[in-house]
Amino acid sequence: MVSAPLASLDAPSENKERLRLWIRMLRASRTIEGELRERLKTRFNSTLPRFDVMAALYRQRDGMLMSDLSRFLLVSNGNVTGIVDRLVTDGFVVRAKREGDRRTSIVRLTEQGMAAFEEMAATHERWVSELLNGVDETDARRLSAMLKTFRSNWEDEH
Amino acid sequence: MVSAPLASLDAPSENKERLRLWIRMLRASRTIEGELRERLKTRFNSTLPRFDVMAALYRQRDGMLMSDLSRFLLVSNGNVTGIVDRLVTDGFVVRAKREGDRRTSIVRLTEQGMAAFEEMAATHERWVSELLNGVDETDARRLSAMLKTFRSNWEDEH
DNA sequence: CCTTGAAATTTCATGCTTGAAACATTTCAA
DNA sequence: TTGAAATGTTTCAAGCATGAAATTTCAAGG
Repeated sequence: MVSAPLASLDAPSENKERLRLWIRMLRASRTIEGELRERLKTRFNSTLPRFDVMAALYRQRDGMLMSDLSRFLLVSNGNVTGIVDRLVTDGFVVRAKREGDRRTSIVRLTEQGMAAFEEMAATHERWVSELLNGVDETDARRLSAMLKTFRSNWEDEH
Repeated sequence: MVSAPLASLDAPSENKERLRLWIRMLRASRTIEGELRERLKTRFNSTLPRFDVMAALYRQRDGMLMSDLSRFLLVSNGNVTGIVDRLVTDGFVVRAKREGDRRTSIVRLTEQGMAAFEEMAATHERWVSELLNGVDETDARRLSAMLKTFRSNWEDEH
């Protein structure tokens, strides 16, 4: 090797570059999240966390345990309790007691919940596409793949 | 032209691709945010919002108005009030009354606040770099540029 | 003056979020 | 069997987040 160890010498610049990336990703996320929150509120009188829970339940028509929900959504147990409580109040979701294990309860979308979600989901998808309209499909795929890799690595490590 | 209008025919697939991108970006952000939150809590007994406020004030040594802070951090006015209140309680920040306009108050880091931030910032930068260690510098630059473009477009439109 | 509107901030109600503690139930080893 | 660990959930306190209403101050125009 001709030069000094590059890895350690490069580290500071690479750190800065990653920090910049993180800050920009955070700002982009917050911008989009803020916009989606506002639209969900005014148009559907709902919220992002409620939408996320309903989306998860829509994927799993048979229902999910509370702990499945919190694991999938990357939020705490206690958090899900509150969101589901409010969805139950509104009639979008039911907690079904299970015979086998009385500690758990299976959470499901109601018919009303399904219908409400389908309407929201279609609109939500258009909104997201509109908000990301500056990103063409090629970039979207590349970026998407990069983030997927990040998450898989993370999953493997934790 | 040989084929039917591509833009409209492609739209559904492009929508899906962008939706996937958004979901992955959100999950990546939440993963990193969660990790940083936990570390800031255990190591510095602090939080991400506090860190953000201190970072903004560190950049602007002369201090910032509350409204500058909320605009820069992309959060609401009322939100900043509470975070700054707690930072003041801890002695990291001061609200300086201004002669010219008694409605406003300039918020500044104290000496203690500067010192505390410098320590946190160095560690924070290492953490972020470590969490993003799967992303090489080239990818980081590309992604970063893409996100910067997104934000500029957004700024222009709003 | 003085009042009317704009600007900066705080307060408030509501909901999201976490981590820890409390609770209920199940499982399993002694 | 029975006691202790494990599992699933809820409760709680504290902090974060929003948007709307209230407050204070400023800036002009009458």
